[in-house]
Amino acid sequence: MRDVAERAGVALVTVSRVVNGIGAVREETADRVHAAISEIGYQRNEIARSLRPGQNSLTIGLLLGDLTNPFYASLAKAAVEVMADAGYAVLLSTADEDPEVERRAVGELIGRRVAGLIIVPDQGDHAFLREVNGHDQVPVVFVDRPATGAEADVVLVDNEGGGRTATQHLVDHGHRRIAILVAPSYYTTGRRLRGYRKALRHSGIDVDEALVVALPRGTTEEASAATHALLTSPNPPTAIFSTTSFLTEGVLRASRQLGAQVAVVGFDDFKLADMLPTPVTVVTSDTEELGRRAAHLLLDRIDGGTAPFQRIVLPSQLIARGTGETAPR
Amino acid sequence: MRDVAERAGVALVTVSRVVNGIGAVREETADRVHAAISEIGYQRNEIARSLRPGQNSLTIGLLLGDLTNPFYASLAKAAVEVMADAGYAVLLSTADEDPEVERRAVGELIGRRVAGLIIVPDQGDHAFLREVNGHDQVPVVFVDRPATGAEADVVLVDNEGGGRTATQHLVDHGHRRIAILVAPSYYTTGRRLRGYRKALRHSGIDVDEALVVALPRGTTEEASAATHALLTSPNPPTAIFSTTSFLTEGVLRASRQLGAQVAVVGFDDFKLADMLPTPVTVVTSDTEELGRRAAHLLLDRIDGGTAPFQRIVLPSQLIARGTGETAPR
DNA sequence: CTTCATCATGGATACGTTTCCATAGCTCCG
DNA sequence: CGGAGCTATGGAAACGTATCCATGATGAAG
Repeated sequence: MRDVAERAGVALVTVSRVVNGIGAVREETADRVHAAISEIGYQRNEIARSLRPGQNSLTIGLLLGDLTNPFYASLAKAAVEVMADAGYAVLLSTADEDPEVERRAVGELIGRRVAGLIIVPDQGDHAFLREVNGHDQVPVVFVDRPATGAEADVVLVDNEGGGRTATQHLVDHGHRRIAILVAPSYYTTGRRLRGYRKALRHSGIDVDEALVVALPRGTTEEASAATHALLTSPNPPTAIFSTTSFLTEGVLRASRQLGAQVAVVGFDDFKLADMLPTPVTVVTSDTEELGRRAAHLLLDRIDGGTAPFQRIVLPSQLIARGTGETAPR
Repeated sequence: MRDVAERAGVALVTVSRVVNGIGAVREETADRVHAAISEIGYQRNEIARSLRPGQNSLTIGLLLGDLTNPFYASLAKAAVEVMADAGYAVLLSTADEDPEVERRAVGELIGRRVAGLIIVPDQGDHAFLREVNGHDQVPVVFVDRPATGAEADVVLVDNEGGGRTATQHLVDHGHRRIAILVAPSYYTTGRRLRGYRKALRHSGIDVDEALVVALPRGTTEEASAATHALLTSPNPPTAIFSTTSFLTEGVLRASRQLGAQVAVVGFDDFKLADMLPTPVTVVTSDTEELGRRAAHLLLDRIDGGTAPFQRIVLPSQLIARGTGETAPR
C-alpha cells in the first residue's frame, strides 16, 4: 500500500480511502491511485486489516470429522456456502473423534482469531472451551450433537423421533423381534436407541436386550460381524434397525452374504440406496440444512446477537424403498 | 500479551520469550509469566504474528469443487491432513466450475496472505493468477487438471492410460461396438476419450463417432438420457465406457430401467459399486494420494524449493467386478 | 582490582491497515 | 470581507507480535 501511495504521489490514507471507497477523494486522484494499484498488482492485506481494533477477521473455523463421510461433507459444503455469501472465509480443521486433537485444533483456530466456530463435538467434556477461548469469548455453534460442559447454540436432527419412526415402521410391517445396532460412543445413536425403546414400548413389545447390540467403534466391519452373529443365532431377529449409514452398509453386506431375508431400516440416507438389489428403506434428514442453520446461527452471534441459546431440531423422515417393508418370516 | 506482561510485572519482550521458549529467562520469571498467562487466558495472536516480516501465515488455501462429490472430499481430507501435520491451517473455498467465482476466491485467499494454494482449476484461462497473485508470487499447485495460462506444479491421474485400459478390457471381452460418454468441458474426460480412441485403433476397430457422446453438463441425468437413447437406437452398442462416476450412475440407472444387458466400465470407483445387482467394473486411482502429493509439493515450494515445475501422474488401475466382463449379445 | 564475557531483561521498531484529528483551500452567506 | 462550513488531503496512532540493539548485573579470568 505504501508503494501504491508513493507511485501515485499521495498519502497512505488516500489509498486506503480509494480502496475502501470511503471518504472524499477527487476523481482524478482516485484514477491515479487505481492506476498505481493495477501497475503494482496490489491487493489489500486482510490480515493487517483484521488486526485493527473492532474489526473481526471475517474468518470462521469449522471443526468436524473425516470429510470422506458424506455427512460431514454436506455439512461443510453448506456451511462454506452460507459463509462465503456473507463474506467469510472458512478455516477447515478435522479432529477424528479425538478429544485431545479437537482441543488443540480449537486452540489453533482461536489463535488465528476466527470470528466464530462451528463444531461437531465429540463425546468428551467441552469445558475447555471456556478457558481456551480467551477473554473475548468467540461464539460457538455445535452441530449434530450437543457438547457437555459448554453452553452454546446447537443444531440437531430429531434422532429420537427418527428412531421411533424407523422402529414403528418395522412394527407396522409385522415385526416383533427387531434388533438395533448402536455405536455407544455417539450421542446420536443413543437418542435413536431411545426412540427404538419408546416405539416398542408403545406397541406393547418387550425389549429383548440381546437384540440391542453395541458396537464399540461403529465401523462397517463390526456391524457386519454383529449382523452375522444375530442372524445365525438360535432365535434370530426378523428385522434390524441400524442407526448409522456405515452400520447399514455392514448389515447389508452380512445379510446378503448369508442370503437372509431380514428387514432393514437404516438411519441416514446414502447414495445408491435405491439401486441395491432390494432398495433400502431409511430414515433421513436434510444434512445440508443442518450446516446452513448452524452457519446462520453463528452469523447472528457474530453480529452481536444476544438471544438465549437456541436448540434447533430438524425433522427426520422415512423413505420406504423395500428393505423395510418385507414381512417377517 | 501486554496484559500478561503487566500482570507478571515484566516487559512484553520477556513474555514473548517465554511463549516461544526462546532466549534466556530466569525460571522464576518464566513461572510468573506462565501464571499470568493462564490467569488471563491468553493465547498468542497468530494473525499479528504472521504480520511480521519474513514470517508466513502458516495457512494455505484449498480451492475446489462441490465437497459432496467424494472425489473432492477425499482430496480435501488428504490435503488437510498433510497440512495439519506440517503445522498449517487450511482455508477452504469452493468454486463450482465457475471461472469468475474462482477468480474472486483466489483473490480472497491471496488477500488473506495464504502461504500457498492448492487449486483444482476449471477449464478457463488462468493467466489471471499472475496478476492477482501480487508481487511475491504465492506458490500454487494444480490438482487433477493442468491450468492453461499458468505454470506450476501439477498432480494428475493417468487419464489416458485409464481410458485405454477400460476400453481394452471391453475389447478383450469381445466387444466391438463400445460407446463412450464424455463431459466435454472437463479436461479429464477428454484425456480418457483419447485413451479410448487409442485402444480401439490399437485393436483395429474403427471409432463410430455416433458412439462418442458428449454431455454438455456431465450430470447423471444427461448420462441416463444418453444411455437410453443409445440402447434404444437401431444399432446399439454392446458396451459403454462412462468417464465419470456421476455418468456411470446414470448409465446404470438407464440400463436397469431398460433391463438391458450392456457391459459397463466406469472411470472412478464409488461406494457400494460392489453391492449393486451386478457389481460394477471400474478404473480407479488413489484420490487421497492425489491430495497428499499436492500438499507435499506445495510445502516444498513454500519452503523455498526451486526445482523445475513437476508434473506427477498417478497410475490408474482396473477393478473387474462384473459389469465389465459380460460378453456382447 | 580490572576487564570481559554472560545472563536476564527491557526499549524501540516494523509489519499493513484504518480511524481520529488536523490543515489548507475553496465557496457561500451575511 | 470575514468567518462558517465543506472538500480534499495528510499526519499520527493503534492493533499484537518478534527482532535488533542496549543496558545493568553478575561472575570469571587475568
